[in-house]
Amino acid sequence: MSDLPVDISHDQHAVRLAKLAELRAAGADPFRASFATTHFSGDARRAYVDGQENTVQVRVAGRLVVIRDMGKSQFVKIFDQQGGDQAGPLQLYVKKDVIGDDAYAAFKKLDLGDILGAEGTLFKTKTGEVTVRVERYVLLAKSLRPLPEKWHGLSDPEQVYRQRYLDLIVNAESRTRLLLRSRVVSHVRRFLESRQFVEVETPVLQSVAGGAAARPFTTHHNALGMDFFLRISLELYLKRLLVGGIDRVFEIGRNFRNEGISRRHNPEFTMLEVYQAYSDFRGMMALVRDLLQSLCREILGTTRIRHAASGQDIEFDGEWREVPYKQLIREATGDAEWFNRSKAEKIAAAEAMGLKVDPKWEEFEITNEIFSKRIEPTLIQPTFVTHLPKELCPLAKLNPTDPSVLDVFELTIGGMEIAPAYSEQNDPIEQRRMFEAQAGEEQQNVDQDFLFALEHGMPPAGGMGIGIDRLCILLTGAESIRDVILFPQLRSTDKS
RNA sequence: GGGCUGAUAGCUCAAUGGUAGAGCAGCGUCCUUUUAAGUCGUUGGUUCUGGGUUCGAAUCCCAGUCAGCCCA
Repeated sequence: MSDLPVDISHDQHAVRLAKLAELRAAGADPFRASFATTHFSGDARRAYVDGQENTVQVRVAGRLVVIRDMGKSQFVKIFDQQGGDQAGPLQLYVKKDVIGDDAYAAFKKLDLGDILGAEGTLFKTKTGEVTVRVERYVLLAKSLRPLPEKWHGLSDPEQVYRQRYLDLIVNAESRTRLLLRSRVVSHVRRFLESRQFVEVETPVLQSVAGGAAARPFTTHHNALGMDFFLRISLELYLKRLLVGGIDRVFEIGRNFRNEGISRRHNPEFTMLEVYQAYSDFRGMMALVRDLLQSLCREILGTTRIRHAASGQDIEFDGEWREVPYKQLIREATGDAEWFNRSKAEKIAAAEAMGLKVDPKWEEFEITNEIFSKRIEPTLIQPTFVTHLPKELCPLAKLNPTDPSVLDVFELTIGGMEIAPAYSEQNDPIEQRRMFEAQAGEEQQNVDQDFLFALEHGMPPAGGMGIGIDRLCILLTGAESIRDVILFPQLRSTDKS
C-alpha cells in the first residue's frame, strides 16, 4: 500500500477497498456465484483416515478467521456452519511449493474475514490437527470490514445484538446457544408429530386480538381500509380448529405484545400452543413433562440443569411436584384463613411482606402479587401449580368441586412461569359471559366470531402453551431473553 | 415511564483536571508443520453528540442519543 499517494494503511476499510479494486483490475471476480463443496469443516475432519496422509480429497469453503503466515507457507483456518463444533474452524495448510508462486502471492493478500473455497487433501500436523493441504483455492467473497478481535471477541452487548452476524462468528457460546434454540424447536415438532399432533398456521393479523390480557400492536391494511391488531396469543384460532375436527393441533408462532422490554420480555416472542381434544389439564401435565424430559435428554443429554440464579441444580427426571395455588398462598402467608380475610386484611398482610399494593386492586390481584413476587421465584424445581383462582383466566373450566378455582396448572421452573395449561372452556354460554364481563365497556374486544364457532360445539380439550424463549433461557442458562433471540428488539439508529 | 451505570483506535481495554496509551487487527520486513505462532519496525483518535465551567476537560457540570441493570 506504500505506493499509494495517500497513506491509508491505518484505515482497514480503505485498505480492503483498495485490494478489491486491485483484484478487479487484474480481472479477478472477488464475489463469485458458487463453489461446490464436498464437506463442512467438521465432516472434513471426520473424513480423515488415520495414517492415510494426503489421500482423502476434499473441497471446503468458509470464512478466513485465522492466518498464521510463515513466509513460504501459511496455516489458516476457515469457519463455516460446523465451525462452532468443538474442534473449531478447519485448518488449511497453504504452501508455496504446492500452489505455485502466483497463487501464493495472491493468497498473501487475503484478509481475515474473506470467504474462500479450497480443494486439497487431508493430513495430520505434527501436533495432531487434521488439516487440508491446499492444492487450489479461490476467493469467493472479499470482506471489506475487519472482524472483531480474535481473543476477546465481541463483548459490547449493543454490538452483539445489532451485529449478531459478528457475534456468531467470533463468540462460540453465542452460536451454540442460539443454534440450540433451533434444535429445541425442531425437537418439539418431532415430539408432537410423533403423537399425531398436526402443525398449523393461523392469522397474525387479527381484527380482535384475544386469548390473553396484553396490549396489542396495531397496523393498517390499505386495500381493506381497516386497522388490524398483531396477535397476542394463538389460542382462539386453534380452538376454532378443534371445532373443525383437528383434534390434536399445535402452532409454533410469533406473538406480539406492545409492552415493556426487559430481561424477560421481547415485544415479539415465540409461543408453542398445543390443544388435544378429549384430554384435560391433567393430560397436559403428562404431555408437558414427557416433552421437557425428552428435550433434556435429546438436546442436552442430561435431565439435570444448573440454575445459576439460585445455585441449585434443576432435576427434570421423575415425577414433578404438584401443589394447589391456594395451598402455596396459605403457606407463604402463614394464614390458613387467607381466602376468608377481608381486602383490608389482605392489603395489610401483603404490605407486611414488603409488597407494594395498589388499593384499586381486586382481592385476587393482591393475592396474585404475593404469588408472583414471593412464591413463584422460589419454585426452582419443576412444579405444577394447580387450580388457580377463577379470575385469572376466562378461557378455562371451573373445578367442579371448588368453583372458585380453575382446572388449570401453571408449570413453574427455575422461578419462571414456563407453561400454563387448562381444561379448556367449551361451554359457549359460559365463555360469552366471561368475555363480556371481562370486556366491560369495551364489548368490541369480544371475539364474536370465536364465540359463534364455539356454539357449534367444541370437544372437551386440554390446552397448553410454552414460551419458547423462556424455555431456551432455562435450557441454556442464559441471563436474558435477548441471548436466545437472534435479533432482539432494539431502538433503531441511523447508520451513516 | 423512573432510578443507577456505561459509551476512548476496527475490536478488547488503560489514562481521575496538565503531551490520549497498550494488546489484537492493520501497514512494511524476516520466517516452508503453526495453535492467542514467533520476529523487527510502524500507522491509526470528532475520547457518543451539543452546550457549559476552567489558563487547561476523556476526566467536572447541564441537555440529548444509544445500551445494560434494577424498578413500574
